[in-house]
Amino acid sequence: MTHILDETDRAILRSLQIDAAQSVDDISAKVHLSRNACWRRIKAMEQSGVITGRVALVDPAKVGAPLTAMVLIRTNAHDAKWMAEFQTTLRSLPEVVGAYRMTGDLDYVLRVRVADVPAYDNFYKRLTSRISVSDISASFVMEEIKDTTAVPL
Amino acid sequence: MTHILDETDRAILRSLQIDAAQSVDDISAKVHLSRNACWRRIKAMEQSGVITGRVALVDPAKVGAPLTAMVLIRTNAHDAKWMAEFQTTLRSLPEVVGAYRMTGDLDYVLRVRVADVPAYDNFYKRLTSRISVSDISASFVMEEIKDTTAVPL
DNA sequence: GGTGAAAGACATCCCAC
DNA sequence: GTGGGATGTCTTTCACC
Repeated sequence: MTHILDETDRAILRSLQIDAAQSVDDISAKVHLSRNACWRRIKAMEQSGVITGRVALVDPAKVGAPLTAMVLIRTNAHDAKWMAEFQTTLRSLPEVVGAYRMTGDLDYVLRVRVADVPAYDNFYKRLTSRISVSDISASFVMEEIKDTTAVPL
Repeated sequence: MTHILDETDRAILRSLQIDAAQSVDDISAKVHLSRNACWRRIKAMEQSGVITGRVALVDPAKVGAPLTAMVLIRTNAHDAKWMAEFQTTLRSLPEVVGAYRMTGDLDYVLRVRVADVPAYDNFYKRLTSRISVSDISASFVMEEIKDTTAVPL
């Protein structure tokens, strides 16, 4: 099922990860391929799931969510029921843009986008009222040095 | 400069954050607007920087970077020179997909994408050879419960 | 804000190699 | 697998209500 990618495929992906609005003509010129061969490779990678989609990126600061919090969570409930509830809760909260179950002494890390600190507090209350955690702490992002959707290739 | 967004603009953004490949016709139907008015709004939001770009999303597991590490860094060097070097280093390392300066007792958090644990170790060595940090610890993502580029609207 | 129309650019598919 | 050419769809810009 997994497509084997050659250097040309990777070049196409690198280009599309930076800008998905460019035409197939432009990409084919960059990777030294005909419009057609290039188009077929892109379609194949969409089909095989290498390319999962194309999305528009929105400036969080300009739509009222300039603050990002990293939330570190420890829990003592590790049963399946608790985990299912926890996951459902996280998926239903739009402020949560990332949620990861971790190795080590951290159990979960969340990335949360909110308007300001009071909005985070409001989110915090909604989260903790729906699920029980033994330890939760938040750090706020002061500066985004790097934040990219581009996977290293 | 900041565009004031009404509910229709937000509906357009919500749709484009999920799928940027759909035609203006489809979007205009969803938000109950003419093709033309819809197109003008999208262009205006691109112009004003609300929409920062359109990118293709690539499945990390299918291109050889299935492992994500969260790296927590503490430092005792807070001078401008060190910070500039640190930032340049992070930006030049493609494995680093996110780098954030934080509040609280964490100084920096990195999101790093690599092939496996040995690849992380290799990255770790390259990083620490180029910049000095007082404390660095990594946790690996076992499960991605949620990971979205969509800003809450 | 809406309509319609017209230009060109573009994606898409079929063919031959 | 590659490239060429035909076709229809979409974007983009116009003038106008």
